Amino acid sequence: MRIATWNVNSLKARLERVGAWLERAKPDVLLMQETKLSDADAPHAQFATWGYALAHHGQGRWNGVAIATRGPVSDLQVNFGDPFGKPVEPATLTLALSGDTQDHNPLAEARMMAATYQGVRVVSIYAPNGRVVGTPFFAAKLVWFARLATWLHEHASPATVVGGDYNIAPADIDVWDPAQCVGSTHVSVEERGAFQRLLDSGFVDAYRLQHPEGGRYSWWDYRAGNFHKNIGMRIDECLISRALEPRLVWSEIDREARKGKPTPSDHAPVIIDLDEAGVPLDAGWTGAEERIAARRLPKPPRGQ
DNA sequence: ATGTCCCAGTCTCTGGGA
Repeated sequence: MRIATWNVNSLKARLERVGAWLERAKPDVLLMQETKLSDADAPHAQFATWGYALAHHGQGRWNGVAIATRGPVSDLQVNFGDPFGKPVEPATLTLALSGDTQDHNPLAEARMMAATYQGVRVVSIYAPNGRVVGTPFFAAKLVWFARLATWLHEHASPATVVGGDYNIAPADIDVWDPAQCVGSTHVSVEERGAFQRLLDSGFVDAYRLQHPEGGRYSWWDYRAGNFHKNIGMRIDECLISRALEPRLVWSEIDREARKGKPTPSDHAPVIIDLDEAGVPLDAGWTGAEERIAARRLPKPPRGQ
């Protein structure tokens, strides 16, 4: 089973690129973030023509998450199961907000959707950005991660994949220049602690498990030619529950999707391949090289 | 390089967010 996560930075603006990518990468599940659509505007019919069912949780202009699958899903859940539109603070959490940021509450935003597809619980998350360390927005980001951790603890399923834009670079090798990132969000001790707590609760960073090397990123600022200079960060991750770890056979970040025209998202998709449940890892495969070659994505057509 | 892209509303420009 191929599962991918991609912050598309507007599904409306990216529709053509997403369709081309589904055709090229052929995932069974695509977790999307920043669709920036209302549920009424979600392109269900377009996805159907591509052979995918679309589940969408949006709020309009900002945020928005979605899950596209090759077949029907069950047990859809959004917003950590908390009422959406009229958010209720979990009793165990407090959110210190003040001044003109009182209205800012990421737990009231469309940032989480879960579904079960062929026995795998898949979760699409879009973590808050945090803006500046020490601000109420940063505090709210940590609160949001605490809610995610609580939800995962309470909804533990042996086969769970949590993919999305975490807005956290887990380690220094996940940023182009750690020295230039000191004091910024995405790399702080607090954020990395939140990420580590997720791992400690029973998850593995799938891409990192397959690729120990640094210098591989999932996001590059649109400005200043940063992509072509590889000035980026690995902030999109696919966490898999430990029970799924033996089934992980391949993972990649598809930089090709960050290139060309029409305008790409500023994020690249992160892909994982899980072998089929109950099938021994090497069944049906002649060897590691062939296995990797078979999974490698074809080059996109010119222009993309 | 505070350099781009995307959105909605004030609507062919501006401001907010990333």
